[in-house]
Amino acid sequence: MQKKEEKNSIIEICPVRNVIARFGNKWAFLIILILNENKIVRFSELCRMIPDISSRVLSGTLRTLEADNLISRKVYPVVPPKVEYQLTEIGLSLVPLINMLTEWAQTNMKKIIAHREQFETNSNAE
Amino acid sequence: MQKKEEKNSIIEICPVRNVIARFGNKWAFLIILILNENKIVRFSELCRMIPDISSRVLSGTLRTLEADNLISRKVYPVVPPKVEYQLTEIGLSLVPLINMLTEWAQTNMKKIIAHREQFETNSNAE
DNA sequence: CGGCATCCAGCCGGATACTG
DNA sequence: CAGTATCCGGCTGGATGCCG
Repeated sequence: MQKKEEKNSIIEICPVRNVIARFGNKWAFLIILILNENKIVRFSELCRMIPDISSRVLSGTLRTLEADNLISRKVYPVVPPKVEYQLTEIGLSLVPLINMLTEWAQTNMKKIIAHREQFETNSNAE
Repeated sequence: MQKKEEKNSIIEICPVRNVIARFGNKWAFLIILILNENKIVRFSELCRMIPDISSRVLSGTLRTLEADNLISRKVYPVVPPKVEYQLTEIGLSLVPLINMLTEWAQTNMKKIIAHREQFETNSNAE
C-alpha cells in the first residue's frame, strides 16, 4: 500500500505539501467555494452547478475532501436517497485563503496570461 | 495547439483556475519559497536543495514559472554556463499567500491526517 | 553547468453504463 | 438520487543519456 516509505528526504516527508496536494486537484477549490456560498448542497445540485464534472470524479473529489474532514456528508435513509454536503469547521477556515488566492489570481491574471503568450511566441520564434 | 476552445462552460473558461493551476503542480510552491529565502539561486543549487527533483522536471517547472512571470531567469554568457533565478514582483506578491497556506496546513495537519487515517480504516472495515 | 531528448510508468480525470 | 464499475487517453513526473 505505502511504498514511498524509503524516499524520506526532508521534502518528500514534508506534510504540508501532503495536505495541500489534496485540494490542489482540478475541482476541490471550486467545490469548497460552492459549499461555502450555499452552505448545504446535495450531490445532484453539485452536478448541475459544475456541468463539466462527471459524477465519478465529483464523488471521488467529495470523498477525498470528506476523508480530510474538510466537508461532511450526511445521508438521509430515504427513498430516493438524499445526501447533503457541507463544509466542516476546518473546511470553512480554508475559505478565506482560497478567496485570497482567487483575488490574487484575478488581480494578476491579465499580466500573467499576456506574459505567458509573449513568452511562448518568443520561444517559437527563436 | 489549443483544442479546448469548444469546452467553454463558465467554469472551464474560468481564468482563475487557469492561473492557479500553473503552480498547483508538485514543486512550484517549494521553488518559490526557496527563491524567496535565498533571493538569487542557481540551477544546480536548486537541484541540491531539492534532492528529489530530476533536472528535467526542475527545468520544466522553472520554465513554466518564468513564462508566467513569477520568476526571472538570468543567463551569464560564461563558460561554464551560469544561470540565476529569482522571484519577480508578481512572484514575490504570491509569497505571503503561500506562507498563509503553509501555516494553515501546519496548523491543521495533525487533525487532517488523523481523520484521513481513521476514515480509511472505517472504509476498509465496513 | 544547465539544460534538452527520449522513454516510460502511474495517476488523474473523462465517458459510458449500470445499480440499490 | 447518488453513486459504483469499467475502460481508456493524456498528462505529469521520474530515469537516463547526451550536448553546447
